[in-house]
Amino acid sequence: MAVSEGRASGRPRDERASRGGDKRERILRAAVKVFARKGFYASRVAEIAKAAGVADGTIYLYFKSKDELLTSLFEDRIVRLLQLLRDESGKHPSGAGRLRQMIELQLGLLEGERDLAEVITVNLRQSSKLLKQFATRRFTEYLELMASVVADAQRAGEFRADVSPRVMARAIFGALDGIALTWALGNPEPGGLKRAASQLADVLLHGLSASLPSGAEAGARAPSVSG
Amino acid sequence: MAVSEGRASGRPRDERASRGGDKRERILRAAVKVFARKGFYASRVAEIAKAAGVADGTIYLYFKSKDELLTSLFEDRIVRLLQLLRDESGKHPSGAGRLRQMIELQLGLLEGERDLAEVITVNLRQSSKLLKQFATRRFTEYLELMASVVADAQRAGEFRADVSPRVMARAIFGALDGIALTWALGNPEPGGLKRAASQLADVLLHGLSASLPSGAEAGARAPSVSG
Amino acid sequence: MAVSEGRASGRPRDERASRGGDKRERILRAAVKVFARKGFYASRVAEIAKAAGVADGTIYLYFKSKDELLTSLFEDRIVRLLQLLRDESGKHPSGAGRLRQMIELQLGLLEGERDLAEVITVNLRQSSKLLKQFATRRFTEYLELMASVVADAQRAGEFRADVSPRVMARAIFGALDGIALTWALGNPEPGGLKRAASQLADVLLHGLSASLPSGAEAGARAPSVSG
Amino acid sequence: MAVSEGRASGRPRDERASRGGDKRERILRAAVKVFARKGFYASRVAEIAKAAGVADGTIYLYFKSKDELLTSLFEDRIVRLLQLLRDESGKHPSGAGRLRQMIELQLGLLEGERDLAEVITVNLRQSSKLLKQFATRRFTEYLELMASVVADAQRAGEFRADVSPRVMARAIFGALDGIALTWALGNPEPGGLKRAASQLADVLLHGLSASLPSGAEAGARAPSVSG
DNA sequence: AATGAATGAGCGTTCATTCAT
DNA sequence: GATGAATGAACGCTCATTCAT
Repeated sequence: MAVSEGRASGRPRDERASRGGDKRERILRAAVKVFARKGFYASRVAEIAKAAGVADGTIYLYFKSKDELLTSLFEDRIVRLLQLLRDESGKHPSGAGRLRQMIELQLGLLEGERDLAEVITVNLRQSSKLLKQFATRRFTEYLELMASVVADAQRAGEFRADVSPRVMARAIFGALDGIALTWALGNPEPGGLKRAASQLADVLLHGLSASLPSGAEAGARAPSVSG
Repeated sequence: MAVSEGRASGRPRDERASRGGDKRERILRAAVKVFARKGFYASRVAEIAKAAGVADGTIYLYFKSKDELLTSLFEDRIVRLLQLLRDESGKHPSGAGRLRQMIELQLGLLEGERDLAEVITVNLRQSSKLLKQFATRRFTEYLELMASVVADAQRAGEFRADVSPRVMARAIFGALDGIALTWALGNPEPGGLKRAASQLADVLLHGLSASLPSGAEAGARAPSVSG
Repeated sequence: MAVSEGRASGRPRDERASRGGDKRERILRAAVKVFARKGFYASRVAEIAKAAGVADGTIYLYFKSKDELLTSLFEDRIVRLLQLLRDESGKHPSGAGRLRQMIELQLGLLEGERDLAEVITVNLRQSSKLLKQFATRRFTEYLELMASVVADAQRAGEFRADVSPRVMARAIFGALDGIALTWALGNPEPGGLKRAASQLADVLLHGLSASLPSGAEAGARAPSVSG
Repeated sequence: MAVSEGRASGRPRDERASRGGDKRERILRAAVKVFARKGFYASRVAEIAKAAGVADGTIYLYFKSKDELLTSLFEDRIVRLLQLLRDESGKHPSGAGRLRQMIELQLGLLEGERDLAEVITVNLRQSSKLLKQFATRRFTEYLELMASVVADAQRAGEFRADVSPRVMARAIFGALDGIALTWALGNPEPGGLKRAASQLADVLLHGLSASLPSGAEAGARAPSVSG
C-alpha cells in the first residue's frame, strides 16, 4: 500500500478521456524522485520537468511555484496519510492496538517508497516557509491525532497518566521520523522497517502502559501532568 | 549550560573589552542566528557577515564556503556534545541512569539555545552533502554511542534483549529530535524541554526494562518525575 | 571580404526584418567589439550582452562560459581563415604565388575589421588556457599549413633550402601579426594593410628565393644551416 | 647574457649595507616567474609576494598596483634591451651587420630566459592599458630604432628603397615575437633560438638587399610599392 | 620598512519564472 | 494546454588593496 497511489484530493484538471495519467500527478511523482535524490534546494525545476516528461513551463500551469510544488506534495501525501491513520484509528478498541497499528502503518507505508520517506523526513525541513507555515496546518493536525490516541487511552486508564500526550505525540513522531531517516539514507535492509516498527511499538507500549497489577502508582503521579 | 560555550580551535585572539571573542566564533554564532531564522539556503552570506560584524570576505578567511560554515557549525557543536555524552556516560553505573542522563543532557543543552536547536534539527537536513557525507561521520558516531549504552544494558540483563540497540538508538535520537523540533518552532514554554526529557526517559526506560516479575523497578524511578 | 561573414553552426533562426541574424552570431559580433575595446579580462559579460541586445543569461544558452565565448570566437573565425587559405593555396602553381596570396589574403581580411584584428592579435594571448590548449589545435594547424607551402617550394627548388620551413612559418605568422597589431592599435591609414602586405611579400619572397643564376650570394652567407 | 641581470635603472631604495638583494628586484623577478606561468590576469598578487618571499602588502611599498608591476617589468627590461640594441647598433658599419646583430641579440637574450620571453611576448598584450598607453612610449621607441636602421641602410643604397622602414620594423618585430612566442610555449630545443635568428636574418637581409647587379627581379615588383 | 588580517566592490553564473508561439 | 527560449534578479566568492600594529 503506497501513499502515492491514486488521486485522493483536488483539481480534476484535464480529465480528458484520451489522456490517461494526468500531468499534475506525473509532475508530483517526478518531484518526489528528484527531491529525494538531491534535496529541495538542489533540485532544479528543469530537472523535474524532464523527469516528468513535460516542458519547464508546463509545471507552472499546475503549480504556482517550486515552493508550492513541495507544499502540494506534502498536502497530497500527508492528507492521505491522515485519512489512513484516522480510518485505522477507528478499527481498534484499545489504545495499545491503535497506537501499534498507527506506528506500523506509517513505517509500512514507506517500505517500498524510500523516495517518499526521504522527501518527507528530509525535505520537510528544507523550506522555512514550508515548515513554519504549512506545517502549522497539517503537521499540527497529525500531532493532535497522535496525542488524542494517547490521551484517550490515558483517560481509559490504559496508559499511564503521568506523561503529556502532546510530548508523547512528538516523541513518537520523532522516533518514526528518525527510523525513517536513517533507513532512507542508509542500507535498504528488506523488512527492516517492519521489524523496527514492531520493536518501537513494543517498547513504547510497554513504557506507556499503566502500571501493573495494583495500578495505584500511575494514578498517584497523574495529577501533576500538564505539558 | 550551553553547547556553544568555550573555544574549540585556533586563530588569534583579541578580547578587547568591547568585542567579545574571536572572529571565527563570532561568525559561527552569527551563522546560528541567521540559519535558525531563515534556514540554510535562504540565508545570505552577506547577512551572516553583517550579523557577525565582519566584512563578507572575512568569512572566507575562516571557512572555505557557505557549506563549510554549516558543516563546521555541526562539527564544533556536535563534537562537543559527543564529548559531554561520553563523559556523562561514564558517571553512571546502570544503563537506566546513563540513558536518562544522556536524554536529559541533550535536551537540557538546548534549553536557552533555541537557535542552535533549530539549526541542528532543521538545518541538519538541508544540505544533501551535509547529511549524506558529514553525517556519516559524526552522526554515526552519535548513534553508535547511544546504541552501545543500550547494548551494554542488554548484556547486563537490565534492558530487554528483544529489541535492536541500533533501532532504539535511532528511535531515541528521533524522539529527542522531534521534541526539539517542535519546541524550537513552537511556543517557548519555560522548562518545557526538561519536563519533556524527563517524561520521555520515564517511558523509554520503562519500555526498555527487562520485564521484572514484581514490577518493583518502575516504582523506584517514579520519584524523579517532575513535569 | 570579411572573416566574420557567413554562418558556421546551428541553432534556430529568426530573420525577422527588424532583427538581423541569429543570437549566437549577434553575441559573437558583440564580443568582438567589446573584447577589442577593452580586452578579454576587462570585458564584462553584461556589457557583451547589452551590446548584443540580449539578456545576460542568454549568453549562457549559447556559450558555456566567458572563456568559451573567446574560444568560440577563434574557432569560428580561424576555421574560416584556414579554409580560405587552403582554397587559395590550391589556386597557384608557384610557391611564390601561393605565399604572396596567403599573406595578402590574411591582411586583406582584416582590412575593414579592425576589431577582429585586435581581438585576434591581442586577445589571442590573454587566456593562458586559450593560448596553450586551444592554440595547440588550430594554431598548429595554421603554422603547418604555412610551413608546408614553404617546404613544397623548397622541394621544387623554388625556395632556398637552407632555412627551416617551420621557423619561416612562425616568422611569417609573427610578421603578419606584428603588422596587424600595430595597425589595429594605431592609425587607421586606409589601404595601409594592403600596401604593407605587398611589401612584406616582396621582401620575404625575395629573401626566400633560391639563389639566382649566379647564386653566389646565398651560399656565401648560409653555409649549411638546417634547424 | 640576460636582460634581467643586474640593476640598470631606478630607485635605489633601501641600499642598506646589511641587505644584499633589494626587495624591488626580488619582486620583479618573482613577477616574471608567476606571470610567465599563469599570465597576468590569472596571477595573484599574493602568489607573487610568496614567490618573492615578502608579505602581500610589501609589494605596494614598491609598486602602486598590480598593473604598475607589469608596467615596471617592461620598463626595466625593455629599457635595458633598448640600451643594448643602441650600443650594438653603433658597433657595425653596414646596415646588414646591424640588423643581423640586433636580431640575434634579441633572440639570444631570451635563450635561457623562457620566462621573460613569455612575459614579453604573451603578457605584453594582456593589459589594454599596458598595450595602449605604456606601449605607446617604449614600444614606439623600439620600433623607431628598428626603422631607423632600415632607413639608414636604404639611404646608403644598401637596402632596397621600395619598402617602408616602419612596415619592415613592425614585420621584424613581429617575426621575432612570433618565433619567441612559439619557442616560449613549445619545445625547449636547445640552440633553437640562435639558429632561428640566423635563418631569419638570412632571409630578411637577402630580401631587403638592394637589387643586385642585374636587378631585374626587384624592379619588376617595385611599381606596386608605395608606403 | 614590513606584515598579513581585513576589507568590500565587483562579477560570472545560475535558475525560477515568463510569454510569444 | 503546451512549449522552451529568453529573461534578469540575485548571490557566492575572489582578490587587489589598505592599514593597524
